[in-house]
Amino acid sequence: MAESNELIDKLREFGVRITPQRAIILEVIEDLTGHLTAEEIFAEVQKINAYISLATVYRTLDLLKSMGLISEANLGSATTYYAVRDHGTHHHAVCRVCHKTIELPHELFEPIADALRTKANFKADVNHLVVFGWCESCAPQTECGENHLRNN
Amino acid sequence: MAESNELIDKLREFGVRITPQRAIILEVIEDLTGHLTAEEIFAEVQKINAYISLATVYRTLDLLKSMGLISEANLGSATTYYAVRDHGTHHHAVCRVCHKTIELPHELFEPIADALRTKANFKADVNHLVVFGWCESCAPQTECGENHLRNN
DNA sequence: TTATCTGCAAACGATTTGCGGCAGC
DNA sequence: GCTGCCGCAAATCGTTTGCAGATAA
Repeated sequence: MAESNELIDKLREFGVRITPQRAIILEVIEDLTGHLTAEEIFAEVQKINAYISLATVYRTLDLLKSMGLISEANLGSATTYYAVRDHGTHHHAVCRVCHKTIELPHELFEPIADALRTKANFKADVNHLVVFGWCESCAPQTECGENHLRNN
Repeated sequence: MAESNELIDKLREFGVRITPQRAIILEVIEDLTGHLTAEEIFAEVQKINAYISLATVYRTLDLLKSMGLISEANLGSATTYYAVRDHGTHHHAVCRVCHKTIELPHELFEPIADALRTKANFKADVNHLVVFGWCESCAPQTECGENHLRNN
């Protein structure tokens, strides 16, 4: 397997060990386009080597997270989604009802990121923002969020 | 106990039963100022009546959620936070490292909500937005999100 | 009366952890 | 060879659910 992708170089910089497991996980993660859950990454990894455990996937994701190489997002459900940080900026509008997600242009968020940086001294993770709400087909007819009782 | 707060009236409109348990939970929820977890609401409820179960709290929160009376937010951790919808608009910047949350002025988000409404036909839940990032004291010195290895 | 609600305890899904053995460096 | 890493299985945490009895309407 290619032992020299971008992420692996970053790991070297951090001085952590490059194990075959990590190499495979990194390979998978670098190829992923959208947002994947740990389980999805695990499934992908297992196609390459079935003897890698889910715990290792979680530990590697934690590692990458603490190095800032990937970002995570809670898109409303219990599950956490992961994405490589420099695979472009992707923001989301997530529907509270059907969980459909809409990708949003980056420019929308620049004023907010600026304001946060200058006024609150807060470095927004502009690679991964989430806005909850209601999509076109799930939007209630009445005042926003007033009549959702049907889905019980 | 006061059987006539705002939320109870709303429940009546929806035709669901007003049980003592619900009355107590609603009372607690109406008084809460910030964001509470189900457990915190449960603890508060137990001070009034120790025989109300956590499951009932969750079921009531679900009910209120589906009626749009409360909103929920995942502030990065596994836990879900709840807030009454018309206790003003409160947005958050949440630090990925220390989980400190900063309250944000509403005006910042109006352009985004507008753009979402007009361009994507998406009704943003402007009562409860979350931006992840790094706060002043946890911000890495290097490029955003580059050097976080210490907290392992 | 009767459909809805409750408490209990067990189930659940995602994630974490303790531990003995293994293997990069 | 030392230290950090792995796989396994059990533990944890927040949340949901099945069921049988209770109760608001």
